[in-house]
Amino acid sequence: MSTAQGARARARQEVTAAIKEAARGQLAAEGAAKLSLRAVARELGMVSSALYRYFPSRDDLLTALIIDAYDSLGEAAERARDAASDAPPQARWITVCEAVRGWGLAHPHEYALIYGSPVPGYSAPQTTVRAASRVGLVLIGVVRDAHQGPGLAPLPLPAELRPEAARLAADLAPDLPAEAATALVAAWAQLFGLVGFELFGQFNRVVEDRETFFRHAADRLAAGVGLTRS
Amino acid sequence: MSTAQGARARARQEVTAAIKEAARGQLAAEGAAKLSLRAVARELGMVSSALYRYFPSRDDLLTALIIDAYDSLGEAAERARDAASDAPPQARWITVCEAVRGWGLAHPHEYALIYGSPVPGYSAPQTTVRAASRVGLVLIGVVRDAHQGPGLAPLPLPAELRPEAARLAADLAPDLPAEAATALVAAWAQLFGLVGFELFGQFNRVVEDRETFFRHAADRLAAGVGLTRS
DNA sequence: GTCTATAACGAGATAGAC
DNA sequence: GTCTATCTCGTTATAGAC
Repeated sequence: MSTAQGARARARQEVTAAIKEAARGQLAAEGAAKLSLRAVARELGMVSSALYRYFPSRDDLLTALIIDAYDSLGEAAERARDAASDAPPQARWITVCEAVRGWGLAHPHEYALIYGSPVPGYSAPQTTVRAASRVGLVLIGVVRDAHQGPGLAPLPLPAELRPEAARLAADLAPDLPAEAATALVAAWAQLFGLVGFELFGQFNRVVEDRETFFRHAADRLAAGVGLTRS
Repeated sequence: MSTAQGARARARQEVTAAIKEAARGQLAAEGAAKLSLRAVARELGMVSSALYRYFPSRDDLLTALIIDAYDSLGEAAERARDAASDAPPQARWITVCEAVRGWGLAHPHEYALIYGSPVPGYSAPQTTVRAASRVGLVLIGVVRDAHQGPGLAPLPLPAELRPEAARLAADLAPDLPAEAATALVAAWAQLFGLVGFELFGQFNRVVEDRETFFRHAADRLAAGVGLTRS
């Protein structure tokens, strides 16, 4: 019966969500390396073997948490992009960067899961790629839109980098000039360098007014990808 | 007797070094979160309680590994700086950045220990600060030297950032203009963003020719801190 | 004094029989 | 799903060798 099946499916989804939430608690308390199906089961009052009906292995649970984290971050970035759809490209870029930072501050342990040290013995499957690329696609989109408007600042591209830059552009953004695509990948990594340093404590006793500092750094990143009128 | 004391001290140092080396092996195999004194002792054919003569607790062993890693990276950066002492500032900057990347590629697990996810339940004591700041001091030094030469490119400093920028400059490099100190801190974080993304797999299937890509990104970072004739 | 080894604690994980 | 026997862990107390 479709109602019974619907109810079953709903129940299954609720348990799945509860498992993931308990696992996220473990993530915060013990770290991804020590994530254990048994501890999750204990927290839920279940027996460990019951979890295997929802996640065939610890690694599959980890993968689900990783995809959820990437999707949550990606959504935050997309919402920021959409909320700033009327602003000039540079302001939209900064808004998206601030959304990434805001998400990281709100979810430090999930941030560590996806952008921190690799979990020993775990290797992410291809299934994570789609969710993982959402933030990057938002950043690409902001730059792409800017290229439809008035002239942007020119970017340098040394000869030795030309082959790699062409490859990057072809793979990521065929409609962007090679030098823009290259600068974008660098800015992408640098953005997460800023966020990671703040979240992982490297800014302790160094940067005080982190919000202002970050806004300015994001503005400089925007300039680095050419989002500035020439 | 001084010879006997010297021999004892030497033996103690050798055992200490062996413990740390075995612990570094654990770091690579299991990750910092699962570093276990017993496993280290087992690997060395010792009994776990004997380790307490050398490290009063597991956290102290972790701290020693962290300081060693920071010092090793710091030395690599200082060596690079000294080897390029005759080159122009921009080239010296790039050389130092490449040394940081090279060290990370050679010691990925120690890199993860110091720049990756925080170890749950562990909080680094003040003793680590000195070693942790060595790389940053090298970067500051390169920019400082450049400021003694001919005019550098001007850097922007919005009004809202001025108080924080003044604080940063006073703390880190009183002889540098506030905008240079601020740009330096941002470039420092961004440099490790680039290295971390490569080491932690974010560049997989994205950046192919990583050496060339990194050199160009480091060159852009140099421009971002003003290391370019105006 | 300096070290190593034995034994033990309390807490937690794990494997397998039932 | 439950129980139990057997592992791991960090850490401490203690005793004895050099």
